Amino acid sequence: MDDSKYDPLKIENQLCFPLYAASREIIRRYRPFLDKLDLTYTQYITMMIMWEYEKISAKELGGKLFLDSGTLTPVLKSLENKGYIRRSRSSEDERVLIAELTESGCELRDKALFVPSEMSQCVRLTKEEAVTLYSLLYKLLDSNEENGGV
Amino acid sequence: MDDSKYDPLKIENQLCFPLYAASREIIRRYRPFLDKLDLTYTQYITMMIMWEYEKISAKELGGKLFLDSGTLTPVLKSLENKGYIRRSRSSEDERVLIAELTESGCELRDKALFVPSEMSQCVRLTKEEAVTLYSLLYKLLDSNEENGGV
DNA sequence: TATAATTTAATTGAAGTCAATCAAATTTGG
DNA sequence: CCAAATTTGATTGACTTCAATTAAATTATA
Repeated sequence: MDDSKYDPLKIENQLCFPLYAASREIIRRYRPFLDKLDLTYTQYITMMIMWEYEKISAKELGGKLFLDSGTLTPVLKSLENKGYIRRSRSSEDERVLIAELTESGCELRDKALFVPSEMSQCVRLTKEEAVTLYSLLYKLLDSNEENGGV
Repeated sequence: MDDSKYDPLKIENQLCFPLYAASREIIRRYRPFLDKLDLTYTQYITMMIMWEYEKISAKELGGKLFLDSGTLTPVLKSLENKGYIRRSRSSEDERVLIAELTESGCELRDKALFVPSEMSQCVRLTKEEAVTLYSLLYKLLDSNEENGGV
């Protein structure tokens, strides 16, 4: 019997699967490095935004990370507990939560510099391959946004 | 002041971030389709393996999906509750859990055929781009495995 | 044959993810 | 001004993820 009609349901014909598996794998590879900073991956990318902007609303932060408040609220509380950010309300609009980098959070930036350099050694792609992958991933992200995503 | 030493810590210079974001975005796009089958994404990819192998140990299944027993155990229990698989122990080795496709699970395959065809319309990549992305993702996965991953 | 090491799942605990809902503040339109 | 709609976060619930631990069975070794 010819089962080729089921080919699209084979895992090796899926684009989503290596995407999903590679994403988890990379995050897993970060862990030993991030453990030294007492940060999870989600906290780490949140800190990246904080280092860049220093002061930003939860809404904007979520937009940059493609994360909603259900994910972000506990992350921001945890980073506040660690002393890296301060949470406060905007005086113009009480609904708006402002996250602001603290002195200690700013200092963490230097301690984190080793992470991207260590990680780059874990990824065995040429510079060209990495650039191609990068642009295809963003194309995928953007094409989905147009389609009504996020 | 020149802050270029912090460039590697900018989110736009990360390869991991679009990988992570695109993976979540794609899974999110699956949801409306998978809801019709009463499957989550993890259950769906598990069923893909079940359709292909019909009978497989939890260990092998985990190897194919890069998932450990902490994730897989509740997924298999849930799929058993839905009647799509049967769980049993190997008689040769009682430690081995065997997952086996049921009649009902087999029938689900035809009902699921619409999913990949609908999803392919969501991804605005050319055939060539998809092939390139696919091979780069697998290269990433494999290079990490060599490095001691999984 | 005992004992030790290994293999395989299951469980546990902490965190992440997201849809859905709620609550509060603000903005808009009548 | 007042009611309705919108915006923004917080909360909740179901599920996912993974490291670490435990338990049971099997295999290897002294």
